[in-house]
Amino acid sequence: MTTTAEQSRSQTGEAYHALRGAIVSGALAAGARLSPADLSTKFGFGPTPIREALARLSAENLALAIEQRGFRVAPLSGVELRELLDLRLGFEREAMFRSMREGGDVWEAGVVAAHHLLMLSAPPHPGSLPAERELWGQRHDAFHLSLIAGCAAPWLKRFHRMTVDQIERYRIAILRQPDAGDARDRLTHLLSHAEHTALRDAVLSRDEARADAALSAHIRDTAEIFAAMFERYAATPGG
Amino acid sequence: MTTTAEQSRSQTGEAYHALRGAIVSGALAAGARLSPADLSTKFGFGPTPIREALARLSAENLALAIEQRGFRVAPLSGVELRELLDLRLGFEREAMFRSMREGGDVWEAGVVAAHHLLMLSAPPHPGSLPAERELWGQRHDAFHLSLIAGCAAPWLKRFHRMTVDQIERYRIAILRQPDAGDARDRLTHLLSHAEHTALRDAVLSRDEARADAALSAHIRDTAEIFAAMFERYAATPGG
DNA sequence: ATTCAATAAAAAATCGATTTTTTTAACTCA
DNA sequence: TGAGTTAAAAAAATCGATTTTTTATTGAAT
Repeated sequence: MTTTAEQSRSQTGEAYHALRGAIVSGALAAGARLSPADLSTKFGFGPTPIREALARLSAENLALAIEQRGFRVAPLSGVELRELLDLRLGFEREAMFRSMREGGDVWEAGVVAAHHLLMLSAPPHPGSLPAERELWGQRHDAFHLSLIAGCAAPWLKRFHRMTVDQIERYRIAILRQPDAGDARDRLTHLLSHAEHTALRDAVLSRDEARADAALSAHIRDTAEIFAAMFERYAATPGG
Repeated sequence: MTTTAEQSRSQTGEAYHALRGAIVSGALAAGARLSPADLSTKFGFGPTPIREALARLSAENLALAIEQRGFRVAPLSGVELRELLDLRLGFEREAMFRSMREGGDVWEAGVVAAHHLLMLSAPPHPGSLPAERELWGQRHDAFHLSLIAGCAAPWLKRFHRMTVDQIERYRIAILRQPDAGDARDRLTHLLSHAEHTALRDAVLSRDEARADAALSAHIRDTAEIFAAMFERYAATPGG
């Protein structure tokens, strides 16, 4: 009845989500050509819905439209990653502050719930299964979203989401590297239970300074490792 | 050879620019239906390019796409305007600071040139002609753009441009009001030569505190009047 | 051997018709 | 009278073919 799959029944909507997923997940590699004819046969949509989906994706800068020369997957670059990480931190800080000021009971409950779920999920470690990593990742994202869910600022949230989605592309591309294992674990080790609990407590007690410190450190540390890992990624031939 | 008109030869590109202009200028009013068939005959493009243009516009939130129910011009709202003005100031401050740090000779020359052109154009006053207002408006926008042109931050600039474009819709809608005259002149009076010159000098001398004060006051004053004018606009029946 | 032009192939963009979905209107039955 | 149902009209979405533009190839001339 209220399945998510049913929300977008149109071919265009389906094509959009399929292509978006393929780009973010790296199934369609950065810089790859996006020929409507090819994608049409590959994904099983007509050329028209594909084209319309590509138009939307290029407006979000996930694809690149060159007039009379078709579409390509937007390329990845180290300087862009730096900027995106910076902007993301800025948006998330701002939205978190506003949530701390405007958010009510329901928002607080959402934060507590998201935190609880995150705690119940084992953080990734060298031997953890993909499904476990996946679940933890989802809950981690959900926790961060819960922190900023308390404020009504549609544009701020839109911009935040745009940076998050772009960064996700980089994350997946980087972690695909064969030797990414140790760096990945170094990364997720930073995102420890303690840090998240500190963040939750600071936010709920409306302690802006403490929340700011916690979030900034949290994101800046990961940003540092991220950017460094991308440099290595970009240096490899297959990258 | 290098005309701007020739850069987008495709029907889709033309349709996109035409529709975008019509929405921003208010020729297509907020909330109005955007039926591909109607627009097709009205603007002289096929339904396919129109549809693709609408897809792009809805990704930028100038249009609204509702699955199986077509497109509409995005509505205007007072709270949204407030948020957009806030974000715009934030982006412009940040980009200005970065330009002051990263910008070189060429950037400085651009600022001086844009300022000079603005000074040579008469600021709008009760009796000025539309063409004069238009020219001054263009030069005013160009001056502000020149202030942030010195830094390489594509995403920051993209976000800034998105807010500026959205705010432009509000500006035009508000100033269309029959009794907007006096408020408009009160508005443009704020944007005096003195303020702009102060801004230029602060920026060129790399005085961040002074530049910040000048820009913040400049934008916040206009934002205040803007928001107040929109409340009146929204209250009128025809609005 | 290299540049240029002409041609052929491929790909992108566009059109007009068809299909699907939503909206409107009329109608029946309680 | 009013709620629910069905049929007709309108509009959105999609398809497949056609047109236009770009890219690759070939051959001739310098």
